[in-house]
Amino acid sequence: MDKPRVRFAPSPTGYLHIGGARTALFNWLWARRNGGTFILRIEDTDQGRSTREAEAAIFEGLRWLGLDWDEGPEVGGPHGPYFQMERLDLYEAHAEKLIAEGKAYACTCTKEELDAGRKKAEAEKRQFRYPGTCREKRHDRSRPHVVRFRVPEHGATGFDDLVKGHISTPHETLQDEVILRSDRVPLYNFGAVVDDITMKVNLVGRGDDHVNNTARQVLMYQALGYPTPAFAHFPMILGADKARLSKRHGATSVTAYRDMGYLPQAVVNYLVRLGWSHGDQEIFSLEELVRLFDLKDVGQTAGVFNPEKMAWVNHEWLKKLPDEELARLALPHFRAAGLGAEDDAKLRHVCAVARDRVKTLAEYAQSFRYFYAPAELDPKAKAKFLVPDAKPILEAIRTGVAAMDALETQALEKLFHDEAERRGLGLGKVAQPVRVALTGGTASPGMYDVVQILGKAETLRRLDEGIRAAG
RNA sequence: GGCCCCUUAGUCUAGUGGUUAGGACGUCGGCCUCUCACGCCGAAAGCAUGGGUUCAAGUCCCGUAGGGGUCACCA
Repeated sequence: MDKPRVRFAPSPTGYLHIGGARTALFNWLWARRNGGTFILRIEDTDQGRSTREAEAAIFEGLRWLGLDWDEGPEVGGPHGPYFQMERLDLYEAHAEKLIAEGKAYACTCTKEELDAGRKKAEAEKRQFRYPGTCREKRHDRSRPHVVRFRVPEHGATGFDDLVKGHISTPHETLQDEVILRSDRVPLYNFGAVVDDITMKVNLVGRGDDHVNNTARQVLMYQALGYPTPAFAHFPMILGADKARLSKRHGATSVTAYRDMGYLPQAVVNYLVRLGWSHGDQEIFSLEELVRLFDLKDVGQTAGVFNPEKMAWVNHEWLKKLPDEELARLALPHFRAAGLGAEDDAKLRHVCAVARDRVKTLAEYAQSFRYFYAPAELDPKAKAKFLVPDAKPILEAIRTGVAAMDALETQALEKLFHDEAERRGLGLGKVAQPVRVALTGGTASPGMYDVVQILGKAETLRRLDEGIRAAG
């Protein structure tokens, strides 16, 4: 097989969403795996809904995921331009060729007439198909008109999908569809076909909401006299209610996950596993995927997006990062939470203890704000642990910490253990009141880490407050 | 509704005629332990359904049910 030339062709009508990202990922992986070319093309023919902001958001999302394109906006390439609105002449020329050969024709039916026909068909409970009013007419092309593609009346057109197998569509279910609007802008099926031909795309990988478009497109390739590319339709991504994933299912843009403290490695890893697998393996790096990804391993059943598993995958990736990297990535989240963190030893220590405890970087700042802001005393924790009995314990720990030059782990360990032993208590009886005093709650990283992160002065200050509260 | 596609635990999946149906998330239990996590060990939970074909069916065929997609001068 020739080197694959694949493309991701989003319409810039919104951010890069989870489904689009996975489509892009599968295409990108297939190109990289086979030394092929990954093309980005912007299908901006829906002028009412396309925006520059959405274009930028899509570029940003792809780049964040690490999916670079070989041809397309901002990088150029030999088959540009890569925006459909800049390729109008191309569509028109191909449409003219079809008209000249009798494979397409001008249609002057108005939208009103067609809508009336549709309404009538609905009332009579039958399928509406374009009745062919302009099919055999000589058309006055000075009047407003669309161009329709002539579809054979009988028979069927099929293709072999790389993931779904053979799919056949009876022509009876098709109609002479519009390929060029009256303003000369192409419709999806035609624009995509002309572009894929002229950009020499030889494998079309897209969501399986496009399977029903494929036969029409195959017919167009044939009419235009070009070989059809291979097709691969990827199963849809669904929400928990099994409906197609959408905004009402929560965050669906990839950049929203970035902002929630997900790593691009994790998003890629989770998305690739939704519809693709490699034995029992769950964790894959992009490099590994380039080596292992194969379209033949893409499944054909729609998958439900599961945020909990994605969080788990994120945690797995977070656990792999060195403290320095973790701190660098977590810093913006602390800042966003209004905390005055710096990329320093303290933040690295905080990240080191956070690593095993929470699954996203945004949670680092949420769960450990008491390292940067006054502890908020949980009333229940206070009632249970900051009691008169705890006062002497807190005082003893305070005295011990006050006497230390450096807050060495071993010294702290000795301090707590000795205190427990002296009183004939378990270590927990000593640690819990201290924990509540220092963090405000009953769950936190280990006490020695907490003391070290807080530092001597702040530890003493909080112990003083705890002693007051206990008294 | 027509047409197209799909169907292994709550979820993602392995499985290509002979397996105690494997892994993962989540859930539950235990161990570890200064709390919470992490880690480790363990458990519950699945082939939608009815017929065939076959010595043998999660795997092949047909039907049924359920789910999804699509039927525009949107993409």
